[in-house]
Amino acid sequence: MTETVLVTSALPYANGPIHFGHIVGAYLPADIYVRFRRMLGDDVHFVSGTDEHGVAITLKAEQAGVGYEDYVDRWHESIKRSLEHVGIEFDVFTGTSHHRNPFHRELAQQFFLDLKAQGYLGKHSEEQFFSEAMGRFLPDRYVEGTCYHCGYEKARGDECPHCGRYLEAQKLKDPRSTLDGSTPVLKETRHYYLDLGRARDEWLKDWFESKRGQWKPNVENFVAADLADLRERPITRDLPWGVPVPGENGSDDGEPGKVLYVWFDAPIGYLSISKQYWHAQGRPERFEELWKGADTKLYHFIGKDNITFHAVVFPSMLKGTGQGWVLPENVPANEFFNFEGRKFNTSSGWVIPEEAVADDPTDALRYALTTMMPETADSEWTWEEYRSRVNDDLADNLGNLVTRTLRFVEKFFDGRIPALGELSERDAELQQEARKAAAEVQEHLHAFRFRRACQAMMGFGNACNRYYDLEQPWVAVKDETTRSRAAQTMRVCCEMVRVLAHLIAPVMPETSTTLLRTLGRDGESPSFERLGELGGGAGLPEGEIVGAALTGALPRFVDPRGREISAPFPKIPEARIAAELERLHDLAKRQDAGTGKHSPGSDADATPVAADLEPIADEIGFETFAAVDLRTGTILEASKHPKADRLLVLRVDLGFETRTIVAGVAASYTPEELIGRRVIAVVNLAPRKLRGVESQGMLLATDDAEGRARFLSPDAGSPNGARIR
RNA sequence: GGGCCCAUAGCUCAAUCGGUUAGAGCAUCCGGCUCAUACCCGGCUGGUUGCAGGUUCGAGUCCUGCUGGGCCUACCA
Repeated sequence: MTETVLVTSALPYANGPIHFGHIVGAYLPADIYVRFRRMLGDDVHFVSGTDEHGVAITLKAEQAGVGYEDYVDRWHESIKRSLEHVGIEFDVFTGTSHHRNPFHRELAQQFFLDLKAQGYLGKHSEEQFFSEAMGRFLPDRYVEGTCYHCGYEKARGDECPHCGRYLEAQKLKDPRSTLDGSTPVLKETRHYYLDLGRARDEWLKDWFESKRGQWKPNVENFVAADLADLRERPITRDLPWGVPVPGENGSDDGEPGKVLYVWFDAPIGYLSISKQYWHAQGRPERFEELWKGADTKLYHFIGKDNITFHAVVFPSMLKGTGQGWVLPENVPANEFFNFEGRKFNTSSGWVIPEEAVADDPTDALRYALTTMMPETADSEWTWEEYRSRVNDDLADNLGNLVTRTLRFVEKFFDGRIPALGELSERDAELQQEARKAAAEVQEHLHAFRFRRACQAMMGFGNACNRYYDLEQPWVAVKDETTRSRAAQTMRVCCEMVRVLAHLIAPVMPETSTTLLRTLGRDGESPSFERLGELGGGAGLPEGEIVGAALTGALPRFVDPRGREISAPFPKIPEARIAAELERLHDLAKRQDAGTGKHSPGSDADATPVAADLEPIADEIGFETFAAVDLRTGTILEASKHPKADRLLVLRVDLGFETRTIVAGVAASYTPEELIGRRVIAVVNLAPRKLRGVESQGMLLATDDAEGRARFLSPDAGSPNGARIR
């Protein structure tokens, strides 16, 4: 019974590289699942692409001084390469921007219109800054002004980079546009909102209840909490880059252009990318057959940060249009993946460098990543674990099984597959093991238990090795009376190598192909059908040449790209692991020392660190600088703010007086370690109450590579109260 | 601040509805083997399930509090 299956992987945001945390969370499991379902004969369609709109991309592109298209193109290519490196094979991987995917704009707009027609969209007015010079609304990030909390003059409309607070742009003092330098005015703008509460009351809650017990517990818990507090969400923005809101393109009562909020248009990308694909295939009707098919099963592979979105919001959109789009069958979200004890962090270089694994077989990476997959809880990549998985599982268990089998056949049977005789009890047992393994692998993969599936594969390799040892063909072959028994053993082992090749195909497609080729089964499609069946015409042809005799000489393996390799799985030498660990220890030391950001190395394609830094602000006159009164001081007391998690209340000796200053550094310093710390304070700033405690100034600080605040200190020798010039 | 999740052997992870003596792999140690990538096979060792209470005939699992970590969200430095 074949099924129609749609699989999506979260759309990576085209604003930076992806790392193994992303891959192991949403791409590798999806790819394995897709290969698995195809092995079962299901009709599978696998879609992803880059998410290319939103304020972050708009801003970054403008900062970099490149066009939006060029900017997203760069990251699109980078991300695509990273995914190819681990063998992720989508049917289609494009994106959401118009130049890459001409179907997206139209479809996203259609969603908007359908939801509007169904009464799911509300429209509310709010005040937002508007540049009269440019005739356009300014997103909060493009407005700069004086922070109404700390007095910092270069605060952005959404957030103050100095004090770190999120701001309401309308309240900024002395606002100015960073786009044209003009003074913006507050003007009313109207935005559309999606009524999620209505979706919940009408059907979402019931639908979710019907899924109870089928989804992962963490996903269900999350959704249950969300359903209790669902409200309207704005779905439009005033931005120059994105999908224009229908009927709002500057024509509607002189209103400047609006675009769909990126969260709204991004998931529609799953559909539009698919639509683009089927049009290119010359089968445009296939798109709706799939996405509106009553029997279609839709699976969203995502990381845990995306649960609400794919289990609540996007289904509400799909259903709300009234167009009969298919709802997800399951949302197999993974938890987070860490790296040697810390979170992956691209900008600080705390990542697995692609060049570090560039020469490793794709399948070794895929297998190791799968065994470490954060299926039920956060998990971790360690280099030692990687080496252990590759060397112990792949090389020693599976690889060696293949090698010892083929070498034996070459050595004693002219490299030809021996005839199959009557099955001994042990032969039959192993055959049973093969069937069991095939059943287990299928069962686990159906349930998204990828780690367990790998364990089942290894367990089977183990059973084969045990069989080999018990049979002792190296003894039997030397005696004419038992030689036929050795032949039978090797025949069975050859069959089992073939079973293995099929079993591992979802996780290790390249090696699967390599093994089949070595057995003379070039082009055989992986399948679970009749797997392990000995006799009855299902087995390998007797007398067929395998291994080295097939390829002419050692090496006896040829990978799918036609390269000869000496072993199915080369081992990873310990020295390599040591080198990687050394790099990380150096990195950790530098980060802990707070030396600031640094390049991750020679990788030209790594995150452009410079682009992460704030752009240099506009030139100011000396008077402006001189207006800020900076003094040296010493922290006398420090305590946690009674009503705010992130704040510390400090008493600072400024020479002429002791002041209370509230600082947002609770995540960066403990109160104790700040006692006696020399600092630099702005002392002529208007006092401000921060959750009940008045702050009489602010302290200069910068961020380290981990994003933690670090106070600046004066040199020893300058007394408290000395002016900074 | 609100919501959710996690903490199990030296390491990485399991454990179905609350149910037998908490299991695997790796590492360590012991033994066997020589076809094979110094591999394979067998065996031993290793646990107060983060801490403190509670419910129950029975708790890794449920409840409360605490400690540490993560995700979302609010407020905000």
